[in-house]
Amino acid sequence: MTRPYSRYSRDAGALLGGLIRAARTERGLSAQEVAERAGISRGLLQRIEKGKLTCAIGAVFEVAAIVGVRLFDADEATLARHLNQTRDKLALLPKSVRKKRTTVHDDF
Amino acid sequence: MTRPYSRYSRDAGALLGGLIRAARTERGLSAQEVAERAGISRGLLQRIEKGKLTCAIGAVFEVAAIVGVRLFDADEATLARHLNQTRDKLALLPKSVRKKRTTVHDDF
DNA sequence: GACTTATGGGCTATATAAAGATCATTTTTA
DNA sequence: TAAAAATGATCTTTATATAGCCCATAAGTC
Repeated sequence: MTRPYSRYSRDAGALLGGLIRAARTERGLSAQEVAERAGISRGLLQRIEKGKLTCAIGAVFEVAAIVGVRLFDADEATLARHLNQTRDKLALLPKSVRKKRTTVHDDF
Repeated sequence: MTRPYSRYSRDAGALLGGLIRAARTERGLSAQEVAERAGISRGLLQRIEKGKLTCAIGAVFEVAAIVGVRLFDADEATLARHLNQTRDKLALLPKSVRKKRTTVHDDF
């Protein structure tokens, strides 16, 4: 996707990257160390901390978990619970979205 | 990165994808429609909603914003504020992380 | 039930993200 | 201040994510 990103996405990426870098330095972890633990290259970690939006979300999640930045403000157990709730909710929603026909029957 | 993801990342991805799909169907938006608005392919949207961790984080952010799933539980203004706070914080942190030498001076 | 449309999955070509190395610079410690 | 180490940046190669098709099926609507 070569596309202009919205301001929201750009800010969200920059914020997440900044939080990660702040958490990493606060914990005294070098970039090399975190990258190795996450199983990614140091270059990719650099791009993540810069908030580049082309990084794979899985790599970002891994790094965030390692340095202690919690997505959704939730730990593993809470995350799993929300996941189940969402699955239940999805089961109740229509499986296909269909726009209601705008018939002439509406206007009387 | 061909690498086993942690449970935390897998759950976070699945949860985010599920939230996106739930929000999309609740708002009566078809996959085609959301994909077009986000400037991505329908196939990529499918993978995002499945929680695949190889998707670009920017694409996920765009879609989340369109269907109304807020990352960090914050709107654009709040996000920008947090972003500035994080930048300020980073300015105060050491620019380089260095493990303190475990010298013989310690053990006396 | 017939019709329409959204969705799921597979395919190929292409763009590009990521790895891995190198080098210069900055930063911290002794 | 000297030395060591972390960081920033660039380059090349390789792996792969994505777009853009396709078709089959499921799921709504009339």
